[in-house]
Amino acid sequence: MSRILVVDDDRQLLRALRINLIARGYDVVLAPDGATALAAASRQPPDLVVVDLGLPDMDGVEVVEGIRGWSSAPVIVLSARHLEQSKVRALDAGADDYVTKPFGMDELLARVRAALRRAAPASQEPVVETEAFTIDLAARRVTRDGADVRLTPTEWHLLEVLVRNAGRLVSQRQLLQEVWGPKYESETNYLRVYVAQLRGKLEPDPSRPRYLLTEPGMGYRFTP
Amino acid sequence: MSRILVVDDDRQLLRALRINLIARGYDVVLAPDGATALAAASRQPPDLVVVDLGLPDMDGVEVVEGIRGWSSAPVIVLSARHLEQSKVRALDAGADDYVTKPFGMDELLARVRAALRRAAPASQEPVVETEAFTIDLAARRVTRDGADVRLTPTEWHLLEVLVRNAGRLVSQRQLLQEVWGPKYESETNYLRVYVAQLRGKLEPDPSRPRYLLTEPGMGYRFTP
DNA sequence: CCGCCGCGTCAAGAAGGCGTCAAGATTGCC
DNA sequence: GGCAATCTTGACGCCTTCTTGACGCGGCGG
Repeated sequence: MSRILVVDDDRQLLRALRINLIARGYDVVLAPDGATALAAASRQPPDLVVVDLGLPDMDGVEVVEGIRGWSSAPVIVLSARHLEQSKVRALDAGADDYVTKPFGMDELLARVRAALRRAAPASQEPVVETEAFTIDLAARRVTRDGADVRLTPTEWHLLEVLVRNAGRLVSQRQLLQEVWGPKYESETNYLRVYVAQLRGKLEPDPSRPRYLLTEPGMGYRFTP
Repeated sequence: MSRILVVDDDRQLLRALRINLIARGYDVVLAPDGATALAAASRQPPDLVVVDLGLPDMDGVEVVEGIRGWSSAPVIVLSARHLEQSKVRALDAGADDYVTKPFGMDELLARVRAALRRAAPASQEPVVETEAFTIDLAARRVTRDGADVRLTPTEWHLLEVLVRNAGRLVSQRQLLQEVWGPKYESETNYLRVYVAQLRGKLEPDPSRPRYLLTEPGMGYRFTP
Protein backbone atom coordinates (compact mmCIF):
# COMPACT_ATOMS: atom_id res chain seq x y z
CA MET A 1 0.00 0.00 0.00
CA SER A 2 0.98 3.63 0.13
CA ARG A 3 4.10 4.77 1.93
CA ILE A 4 3.67 7.75 4.23
CA LEU A 5 6.52 9.81 5.59
CA VAL A 6 5.73 11.47 8.91
CA VAL A 7 7.99 14.30 10.04
CA ASP A 8 7.48 15.60 13.57
CA ASP A 9 9.59 16.21 16.66
CA ASP A 10 6.81 15.34 19.10
CA ARG A 11 7.57 11.73 20.01
CA GLN A 12 4.16 11.14 21.47
CA LEU A 13 2.33 12.39 18.42
CA LEU A 14 4.71 10.46 16.18
CA ARG A 15 3.86 7.32 18.06
CA ALA A 16 0.13 7.90 17.85
CA LEU A 17 0.31 8.60 14.12
CA ARG A 18 2.42 5.54 13.49
CA ILE A 19 0.00 3.24 15.26
CA ASN A 20 -3.05 4.62 13.53
CA LEU A 21 -1.54 4.73 10.07
CA ILE A 22 -0.13 1.22 10.29
CA ALA A 23 -3.51 -0.01 11.53
CA ARG A 24 -5.00 1.34 8.29
CA GLY A 25 -2.49 -0.61 6.26
CA TYR A 26 -0.09 2.18 5.35
CA ASP A 27 3.65 1.73 5.20
CA VAL A 28 4.99 4.34 7.61
CA VAL A 29 8.41 6.00 7.72
CA LEU A 30 9.19 8.31 10.62
CA ALA A 31 11.58 11.25 10.87
CA PRO A 32 12.13 13.60 13.83
CA ASP A 33 13.54 16.49 11.76
CA GLY A 34 13.93 17.84 8.25
CA ALA A 35 17.40 16.48 7.58
CA THR A 36 16.41 12.94 8.55
CA ALA A 37 13.30 13.26 6.43
CA LEU A 38 15.31 14.17 3.36
CA ALA A 39 17.63 11.22 3.86
CA ALA A 40 14.76 8.78 4.41
CA ALA A 41 12.88 10.06 1.40
CA SER A 42 15.75 9.59 -1.01
CA ARG A 43 15.95 5.94 -0.02
CA GLN A 44 12.21 5.33 0.01
CA PRO A 45 10.27 7.99 -1.89
CA PRO A 46 6.94 8.40 -0.08
CA ASP A 47 3.48 8.60 -1.63
CA LEU A 48 2.43 11.20 0.92
CA VAL A 49 4.15 13.37 3.51
CA VAL A 50 2.78 14.58 6.83
CA VAL A 51 5.00 17.29 8.22
CA ASP A 52 4.94 19.47 11.31
CA LEU A 53 5.76 23.14 10.79
CA GLY A 54 7.63 23.43 14.09
CA LEU A 55 10.67 21.30 13.43
CA PRO A 56 13.92 21.79 15.34
CA ASP A 57 16.20 22.20 12.34
CA MET A 58 14.16 23.97 9.68
CA ASP A 59 11.45 26.54 9.19
CA GLY A 60 8.08 25.22 8.20
CA VAL A 61 7.77 26.65 4.73
CA GLU A 62 11.37 25.66 4.06
CA VAL A 63 10.46 22.08 4.81
CA VAL A 64 7.53 22.10 2.40
CA GLU A 65 9.64 23.66 -0.34
CA GLY A 66 12.36 21.11 0.31
CA ILE A 67 9.91 18.29 -0.06
CA ARG A 68 8.51 19.78 -3.27
CA GLY A 69 12.05 19.75 -4.60
CA TRP A 70 12.33 15.99 -4.71
CA SER A 71 8.78 14.81 -4.88
CA SER A 72 5.34 15.56 -6.22
CA ALA A 73 3.72 13.55 -3.45
CA PRO A 74 0.96 15.37 -1.58
CA VAL A 75 2.00 17.19 1.60
CA ILE A 76 -0.20 17.65 4.65
CA VAL A 77 1.05 20.26 7.08
CA LEU A 78 0.43 20.04 10.80
CA SER A 79 0.76 23.13 12.94
CA ALA A 80 -0.22 24.64 16.23
CA ARG A 81 -0.42 28.04 14.57
CA HIS A 82 -3.97 29.07 13.77
CA LEU A 83 -2.82 32.25 12.07
CA GLU A 84 -4.32 32.65 8.64
CA GLN A 85 -1.08 34.00 7.22
CA SER A 86 0.74 30.90 8.30
CA LYS A 87 -1.76 28.71 6.48
CA VAL A 88 -1.55 30.78 3.32
CA ARG A 89 2.25 30.62 3.25
CA ALA A 90 2.36 26.86 3.72
CA LEU A 91 -0.31 26.19 1.11
CA ASP A 92 1.30 28.51 -1.42
CA ALA A 93 4.66 26.87 -0.82
CA GLY A 94 3.19 23.66 -2.16
CA ALA A 95 1.32 22.04 0.71
CA ASP A 96 -1.94 20.31 -0.16
CA ASP A 97 -3.61 20.65 3.21
CA TYR A 98 -3.13 22.41 6.53
CA VAL A 99 -4.41 20.90 9.77
CA THR A 100 -4.24 22.83 13.03
CA LYS A 101 -3.39 21.15 16.32
CA PRO A 102 -5.05 19.77 18.22
CA PHE A 103 -6.83 17.65 15.65
CA GLY A 104 -8.86 14.46 15.68
CA MET A 105 -7.13 11.38 14.38
CA ASP A 106 -10.17 10.41 12.31
CA GLU A 107 -10.14 13.74 10.56
CA LEU A 108 -6.46 13.47 9.73
CA LEU A 109 -6.92 9.96 8.41
CA ALA A 110 -9.79 11.17 6.23
CA ARG A 111 -7.62 13.98 4.87
CA VAL A 112 -4.85 11.48 4.17
CA ARG A 113 -7.31 9.35 2.20
CA ALA A 114 -8.56 12.38 0.29
CA ALA A 115 -5.04 13.51 -0.61
CA LEU A 116 -3.95 10.05 -1.73
CA ARG A 117 -7.13 9.62 -3.73
CA ARG A 118 -6.47 12.76 -5.74
CA ALA A 119 -2.79 12.04 -6.24
CA ALA A 120 -3.29 8.38 -7.11
CA PRO A 121 -4.06 8.46 -10.84
CA ALA A 122 -0.85 10.23 -11.76
CA SER A 123 1.69 8.57 -9.52
CA GLN A 124 0.96 4.86 -9.37
CA GLU A 125 2.30 2.51 -12.01
CA PRO A 126 3.44 -0.65 -10.23
CA VAL A 127 4.98 -2.87 -12.91
CA VAL A 128 6.49 -1.94 -16.25
CA GLU A 129 7.40 -4.62 -18.75
CA THR A 130 9.50 -4.53 -21.87
CA GLU A 131 10.58 -7.33 -24.13
CA ALA A 132 13.97 -7.41 -22.47
CA PHE A 133 13.30 -6.76 -18.79
CA THR A 134 10.69 -6.07 -16.12
CA ILE A 135 10.59 -3.28 -13.59
CA ASP A 136 8.53 -3.54 -10.40
CA LEU A 137 8.50 -0.10 -8.84
CA ALA A 138 6.71 -1.14 -5.69
CA ALA A 139 9.03 -4.05 -5.02
CA ARG A 140 12.11 -2.19 -6.19
CA ARG A 141 13.11 -5.02 -8.41
CA VAL A 142 14.39 -5.34 -11.94
CA THR A 143 14.33 -8.73 -13.66
CA ARG A 144 16.03 -9.74 -16.88
CA ASP A 145 15.93 -13.23 -18.36
CA GLY A 146 14.39 -14.44 -15.12
CA ALA A 147 17.28 -13.21 -13.01
CA ASP A 148 17.41 -10.17 -10.78
CA VAL A 149 19.49 -7.26 -11.98
CA ARG A 150 21.59 -5.66 -9.27
CA LEU A 151 21.26 -1.87 -9.28
CA THR A 152 23.05 0.56 -7.03
CA PRO A 153 20.89 3.10 -5.16
CA THR A 154 21.70 5.89 -7.60
CA GLU A 155 21.14 3.72 -10.63
CA TRP A 156 17.76 2.73 -9.26
CA HIS A 157 16.77 6.26 -8.43
CA LEU A 158 17.61 7.43 -11.93
CA LEU A 159 15.78 4.54 -13.55
CA GLU A 160 12.77 5.17 -11.35
CA VAL A 161 12.42 8.78 -12.43
CA LEU A 162 12.68 7.77 -16.08
CA VAL A 163 10.17 4.94 -15.71
CA ARG A 164 7.65 7.08 -13.83
CA ASN A 165 7.78 9.38 -16.85
CA ALA A 166 7.68 6.54 -19.37
CA GLY A 167 7.29 7.84 -22.90
CA ARG A 168 7.91 11.41 -21.85
CA LEU A 169 11.13 13.24 -22.33
CA VAL A 170 12.78 14.08 -19.01
CA SER A 171 15.15 17.01 -19.16
CA GLN A 172 18.66 16.72 -17.84
CA ARG A 173 17.90 19.40 -15.28
CA GLN A 174 14.93 17.52 -13.94
CA LEU A 175 16.84 14.26 -13.69
CA LEU A 176 19.78 15.85 -11.91
CA GLN A 177 17.46 17.73 -9.62
CA GLU A 178 15.46 14.68 -8.64
CA VAL A 179 18.31 12.23 -8.28
CA TRP A 180 21.26 14.30 -7.06
CA GLY A 181 19.53 17.45 -5.79
CA PRO A 182 19.10 21.03 -6.98
CA LYS A 183 22.78 21.86 -6.50
CA TYR A 184 23.89 19.39 -9.14
CA GLU A 185 21.84 20.77 -12.01
CA SER A 186 24.88 21.33 -14.19
CA GLU A 187 26.67 18.05 -13.53
CA THR A 188 25.64 16.41 -16.76
CA ASN A 189 28.62 14.11 -16.38
CA TYR A 190 26.70 12.12 -13.81
CA LEU A 191 23.93 11.46 -16.26
CA ARG A 192 26.31 10.25 -18.94
CA VAL A 193 28.01 7.86 -16.54
CA TYR A 194 24.87 6.46 -14.94
CA VAL A 195 22.81 6.19 -18.07
CA ALA A 196 25.67 4.20 -19.55
CA GLN A 197 25.68 1.92 -16.52
CA LEU A 198 21.94 1.35 -16.74
CA ARG A 199 22.26 0.57 -20.41
CA GLY A 200 25.01 -1.90 -19.69
CA LYS A 201 22.75 -3.71 -17.25
CA LEU A 202 19.43 -3.47 -19.11
CA GLU A 203 19.83 -2.98 -22.83
CA PRO A 204 20.26 -6.07 -25.03
CA ASP A 205 22.80 -4.10 -27.05
CA PRO A 206 24.12 -1.26 -24.87
CA SER A 207 25.82 0.41 -27.81
CA ARG A 208 22.48 0.71 -29.59
CA PRO A 209 19.99 1.77 -26.91
CA ARG A 210 16.40 0.76 -27.47
CA TYR A 211 14.74 1.66 -24.18
CA LEU A 212 16.88 4.36 -22.61
CA LEU A 213 17.10 6.88 -25.40
CA THR A 214 19.17 10.03 -25.60
CA GLU A 215 17.64 13.20 -26.95
CA PRO A 216 20.73 15.26 -27.65
CA GLY A 217 20.70 18.62 -25.96
CA MET A 218 17.43 17.93 -24.19
CA GLY A 219 17.43 14.90 -21.95
CA TYR A 220 16.57 11.23 -21.84
CA ARG A 221 13.49 9.17 -22.46
CA PHE A 222 12.40 5.70 -21.39
CA THR A 223 10.20 3.96 -23.93
CA PRO A 224 8.73 0.60 -22.87
CA MET B 1 -8.49 31.27 -16.16
CA SER B 2 -10.16 28.62 -14.05
CA ARG B 3 -13.90 28.48 -13.64
CA ILE B 4 -15.16 28.04 -10.09
CA LEU B 5 -18.67 26.99 -9.15
CA VAL B 6 -19.79 28.28 -5.77
CA VAL B 7 -22.82 26.65 -4.17
CA ASP B 8 -24.20 28.29 -1.03
CA ASP B 9 -27.56 29.57 0.22
CA ASP B 10 -26.06 32.40 2.25
CA ARG B 11 -26.43 35.37 -0.06
CA GLN B 12 -23.99 37.48 1.89
CA LEU B 13 -21.26 34.85 1.83
CA LEU B 14 -21.95 34.17 -1.84
CA ARG B 15 -21.45 37.82 -2.58
CA ALA B 16 -18.20 38.00 -0.63
CA LEU B 17 -16.83 34.91 -2.36
CA ARG B 18 -17.80 36.18 -5.75
CA ILE B 19 -16.04 39.50 -5.26
CA ASN B 20 -12.85 37.93 -3.95
CA LEU B 21 -12.65 35.17 -6.52
CA ILE B 22 -13.29 37.49 -9.43
CA ALA B 23 -10.68 39.87 -8.06
CA ARG B 24 -8.18 36.98 -8.30
CA GLY B 25 -9.06 36.47 -11.93
CA TYR B 26 -11.28 33.43 -11.61
CA ASP B 27 -14.39 32.90 -13.67
CA VAL B 28 -17.17 32.49 -11.10
CA VAL B 29 -20.51 30.75 -11.40
CA LEU B 30 -22.96 30.99 -8.49
CA ALA B 31 -25.74 28.66 -7.37
CA PRO B 32 -28.00 28.98 -4.31
CA ASP B 33 -28.88 25.27 -4.12
CA GLY B 34 -27.93 21.82 -5.36
CA ALA B 35 -30.40 21.65 -8.23
CA THR B 36 -29.27 24.96 -9.67
CA ALA B 37 -25.66 23.87 -9.27
CA LEU B 38 -26.22 20.73 -11.30
CA ALA B 39 -27.88 22.70 -14.08
CA ALA B 40 -25.14 25.33 -14.16
CA ALA B 41 -22.40 22.72 -14.19
CA SER B 42 -23.73 20.88 -17.20
CA ARG B 43 -23.67 24.09 -19.19
CA GLN B 44 -20.26 25.25 -17.96
CA PRO B 45 -18.19 22.45 -16.42
CA PRO B 46 -16.21 24.02 -13.58
CA ASP B 47 -12.54 23.45 -12.76
CA LEU B 48 -13.28 23.60 -9.04
CA VAL B 49 -16.37 23.54 -6.84
CA VAL B 50 -16.89 25.26 -3.51
CA VAL B 51 -20.00 23.89 -1.81
CA ASP B 52 -21.75 24.53 1.48
CA LEU B 53 -22.98 21.47 3.35
CA GLY B 54 -26.11 23.18 4.64
CA LEU B 55 -28.08 23.61 1.45
CA PRO B 56 -31.87 23.92 1.47
CA ASP B 57 -32.62 21.14 -0.99
CA MET B 58 -30.00 18.46 -0.37
CA ASP B 59 -27.93 16.87 2.33
CA GLY B 60 -24.28 17.75 2.35
CA VAL B 61 -22.73 14.42 1.47
CA GLU B 62 -25.38 13.94 -1.19
CA VAL B 63 -24.23 17.15 -2.84
CA VAL B 64 -20.60 16.06 -2.88
CA GLU B 65 -21.49 12.68 -4.32
CA GLY B 66 -23.68 14.35 -6.90
CA ILE B 67 -20.85 16.58 -7.99
CA ARG B 68 -18.44 13.62 -8.20
CA GLY B 69 -20.91 12.02 -10.55
CA TRP B 70 -20.44 14.52 -13.33
CA SER B 71 -17.01 15.91 -12.66
CA SER B 72 -13.55 15.08 -11.41
CA ALA B 73 -12.94 18.69 -10.48
CA PRO B 74 -11.74 19.24 -6.92
CA VAL B 75 -14.42 19.99 -4.32
CA ILE B 76 -13.94 22.20 -1.28
CA VAL B 77 -16.64 21.82 1.35
CA LEU B 78 -17.71 24.67 3.60
CA SER B 79 -19.57 23.92 6.79
CA ALA B 80 -20.51 25.33 10.15
CA ARG B 81 -20.27 21.85 11.65
CA HIS B 82 -17.03 21.28 13.51
CA LEU B 83 -17.92 17.67 14.21
CA GLU B 84 -15.16 15.31 13.21
CA GLN B 85 -17.62 12.76 11.89
CA SER B 86 -19.06 15.33 9.55
CA LYS B 87 -15.64 16.06 8.10
CA VAL B 88 -14.81 12.40 7.65
CA ARG B 89 -18.06 11.73 5.82
CA ALA B 90 -17.61 14.66 3.45
CA LEU B 91 -13.98 13.83 2.68
CA ASP B 92 -14.72 10.16 2.14
CA ALA B 93 -17.60 11.07 -0.13
CA GLY B 94 -15.10 12.64 -2.48
CA ALA B 95 -14.42 16.13 -1.15
CA ASP B 96 -10.84 17.34 -1.40
CA ASP B 97 -10.94 19.76 1.50
CA TYR B 98 -13.19 20.75 4.37
CA VAL B 99 -13.22 24.29 5.76
CA THR B 100 -15.21 25.17 8.86
CA LYS B 101 -17.10 28.45 9.20
CA PRO B 102 -16.24 31.04 10.07
CA PHE B 103 -13.11 31.09 7.93
CA GLY B 104 -10.72 33.71 6.67
CA MET B 105 -11.05 34.63 3.03
CA ASP B 106 -7.28 34.46 2.50
CA GLU B 107 -7.17 30.92 3.80
CA LEU B 108 -9.96 29.82 1.50
CA LEU B 109 -8.27 31.44 -1.46
CA ALA B 110 -5.02 29.65 -0.60
CA ARG B 111 -6.87 26.33 -0.39
CA VAL B 112 -8.47 27.05 -3.76
CA ARG B 113 -5.04 27.65 -5.24
CA ALA B 114 -3.68 24.45 -3.70
CA ALA B 115 -6.56 22.36 -5.01
CA LEU B 116 -6.33 23.80 -8.51
CA ARG B 117 -2.57 23.34 -8.52
CA ARG B 118 -2.87 19.63 -7.78
CA ALA B 119 -5.70 19.07 -10.24
CA ALA B 120 -4.01 20.98 -13.04
CA PRO B 121 -1.76 18.29 -14.56
CA ALA B 122 -4.66 15.93 -15.16
CA SER B 123 -6.87 18.43 -16.94
CA GLN B 124 -4.32 19.29 -19.62
CA GLU B 125 -4.50 17.59 -22.98
CA PRO B 126 -1.77 19.01 -25.15
CA VAL B 127 -1.84 16.60 -28.06
CA VAL B 128 -2.16 17.85 -31.60
CA GLU B 129 -2.99 15.47 -34.40
CA THR B 130 -2.86 15.83 -38.13
CA GLU B 131 -3.40 13.26 -40.84
CA ALA B 132 0.34 12.85 -41.27
CA PHE B 133 1.77 13.13 -37.77
CA THR B 134 1.04 13.59 -34.05
CA ILE B 135 2.57 16.08 -31.65
CA ASP B 136 2.52 15.47 -27.89
CA LEU B 137 3.67 18.67 -26.24
CA ALA B 138 3.81 17.26 -22.71
CA ALA B 139 5.90 14.25 -23.70
CA ARG B 140 7.96 16.27 -26.17
CA ARG B 141 7.30 13.66 -28.76
CA VAL B 142 6.44 13.68 -32.44
CA THR B 143 5.18 10.54 -34.12
CA ARG B 144 4.77 9.86 -37.83
CA ASP B 145 3.55 6.56 -39.26
CA GLY B 146 3.91 5.04 -35.81
CA ALA B 147 7.59 5.88 -35.55
CA ASP B 148 9.18 8.62 -33.50
CA VAL B 149 10.52 11.60 -35.38
CA ARG B 150 13.84 12.81 -34.06
CA LEU B 151 13.92 16.57 -33.61
CA THR B 152 16.86 18.66 -32.46
CA PRO B 153 16.27 21.10 -29.59
CA THR B 154 15.97 24.07 -31.92
CA GLU B 155 13.67 22.25 -34.32
CA TRP B 156 11.44 21.29 -31.43
CA HIS B 157 11.40 24.75 -29.96
CA LEU B 158 10.37 26.25 -33.26
CA LEU B 159 7.68 23.67 -33.84
CA GLU B 160 6.37 24.19 -30.33
CA VAL B 161 5.87 27.90 -30.84
CA LEU B 162 4.05 27.28 -34.10
CA VAL B 163 1.85 24.56 -32.64
CA ARG B 164 0.92 26.60 -29.59
CA ASN B 165 -0.34 29.20 -32.05
CA ALA B 166 -1.99 26.63 -34.30
CA GLY B 167 -4.05 28.24 -37.03
CA ARG B 168 -2.66 31.68 -36.29
CA LEU B 169 0.01 33.48 -38.22
CA VAL B 170 3.23 33.88 -36.25
CA SER B 171 5.49 36.68 -37.41
CA GLN B 172 9.13 36.07 -38.17
CA ARG B 173 10.10 38.49 -35.45
CA GLN B 174 8.11 36.62 -32.86
CA LEU B 175 9.52 33.27 -33.90
CA LEU B 176 13.10 34.48 -33.87
CA GLN B 177 12.57 36.21 -30.56
CA GLU B 178 11.10 33.16 -28.86
CA VAL B 179 13.46 30.55 -30.24
CA TRP B 180 16.78 32.33 -30.65
CA GLY B 181 16.32 35.39 -28.45
CA PRO B 182 15.72 39.11 -28.97
CA LYS B 183 19.16 39.67 -30.49
CA TYR B 184 18.43 37.47 -33.48
CA GLU B 185 15.32 39.26 -34.70
CA SER B 186 16.82 39.90 -38.12
CA GLU B 187 18.34 36.49 -38.73
CA THR B 188 15.59 35.30 -41.01
CA ASN B 189 18.07 32.82 -42.43
CA TYR B 190 17.59 30.66 -39.37
CA LEU B 191 13.89 30.42 -40.02
CA ARG B 192 14.38 29.39 -43.61
CA VAL B 193 16.82 26.67 -42.63
CA TYR B 194 14.86 25.27 -39.73
CA VAL B 195 11.42 25.47 -41.29
CA ALA B 196 12.87 23.51 -44.19
CA GLN B 197 14.24 20.90 -41.80
CA LEU B 198 10.90 20.56 -40.05
CA ARG B 199 9.16 20.17 -43.37
CA GLY B 200 11.63 17.52 -44.40
CA LYS B 201 10.83 15.56 -41.26
CA LEU B 202 7.08 16.15 -41.06
CA GLU B 203 5.50 17.03 -44.38
CA PRO B 204 4.43 14.19 -46.67
CA ASP B 205 5.72 16.26 -49.59
CA PRO B 206 8.24 18.78 -48.24
CA SER B 207 8.31 20.71 -51.49
CA ARG B 208 4.57 21.33 -51.21
CA PRO B 209 3.96 22.21 -47.56
CA ARG B 210 0.55 21.41 -46.20
CA TYR B 211 0.94 22.02 -42.48
CA LEU B 212 3.85 24.44 -42.13
CA LEU B 213 2.83 27.25 -44.41
CA THR B 214 4.78 30.31 -45.46
CA GLU B 215 3.09 33.67 -45.48
CA PRO B 216 5.46 35.69 -47.65
CA GLY B 217 6.72 38.81 -45.99
CA MET B 218 4.85 38.02 -42.79
CA GLY B 219 5.76 34.79 -41.12
CA TYR B 220 4.68 31.17 -40.80
CA ARG B 221 1.53 29.36 -39.84
CA PHE B 222 0.83 25.84 -38.60
CA THR B 223 -2.53 24.46 -39.69
CA PRO B 224 -3.51 21.07 -38.21
C1' DC C 1 10.60 42.74 -70.21
C1' DC C 2 13.95 43.13 -66.73
C1' DG C 3 15.71 43.60 -62.03
C1' DC C 4 15.04 43.07 -57.11
C1' DC C 5 13.71 40.97 -52.96
C1' DG C 6 12.44 37.14 -50.31
C1' DC C 7 12.24 32.26 -49.87
C1' DG C 8 14.04 27.49 -50.36
C1' DT C 9 18.10 24.65 -50.77
C1' DC C 10 22.60 22.88 -49.91
C1' DA C 11 26.92 22.05 -47.80
C1' DA C 12 30.92 22.75 -44.99
C1' DG C 13 33.21 24.47 -40.93
C1' DA C 14 32.73 25.36 -35.95
C1' DA C 15 31.07 24.31 -31.56
C1' DG C 16 29.34 21.68 -28.18
C1' DG C 17 27.37 17.38 -26.38
C1' DC C 18 27.68 12.50 -25.65
C1' DG C 19 29.71 7.86 -24.75
C1' DT C 20 33.55 5.71 -22.82
C1' DC C 21 37.05 4.51 -19.65
C1' DA C 22 39.64 4.42 -15.60
C1' DA C 23 41.62 6.15 -11.51
C1' DG C 24 40.90 8.43 -7.09
C1' DA C 25 37.62 9.48 -3.18
C1' DT C 26 34.05 8.09 -0.23
C1' DT C 27 30.98 5.24 2.12
C1' DG C 28 29.40 1.30 4.59
C1' DC C 29 30.35 -3.13 6.56
C1' DC C 30 32.88 -6.65 8.80
C1' DG D 1 41.48 -1.01 10.45
C1' DG D 2 40.79 -3.01 6.15
C1' DC D 3 37.91 -4.52 2.35
C1' DA D 4 34.36 -4.02 -1.09
C1' DA D 5 31.08 -1.48 -3.36
C1' DT D 6 29.71 2.83 -4.89
C1' DC D 7 30.25 7.46 -6.16
C1' DT D 8 32.87 11.26 -8.12
C1' DT D 9 35.97 13.29 -11.35
C1' DG D 10 38.62 14.15 -15.47
C1' DA D 11 40.26 13.27 -20.14
C1' DC D 12 39.58 11.88 -24.85
C1' DG D 13 37.49 10.92 -29.45
C1' DC D 14 33.37 10.76 -32.02
C1' DC D 15 29.13 12.42 -33.51
C1' DT D 16 25.23 15.65 -33.65
C1' DT D 17 23.80 20.14 -34.02
C1' DC D 18 24.28 24.92 -35.00
C1' DT D 19 25.92 28.50 -37.74
C1' DT D 20 27.11 30.68 -41.93
C1' DG D 21 27.44 31.76 -46.73
C1' DA D 22 26.40 31.00 -51.53
C1' DC D 23 23.18 30.05 -55.14
C1' DG D 24 18.74 29.38 -57.79
C1' DC D 25 14.07 30.21 -58.29
C1' DG D 26 9.84 32.87 -58.54
C1' DG D 27 6.82 36.68 -57.85
C1' DC D 28 6.19 41.60 -57.92
C1' DG D 29 6.98 46.12 -59.34
C1' DG D 30 9.28 49.25 -62.29
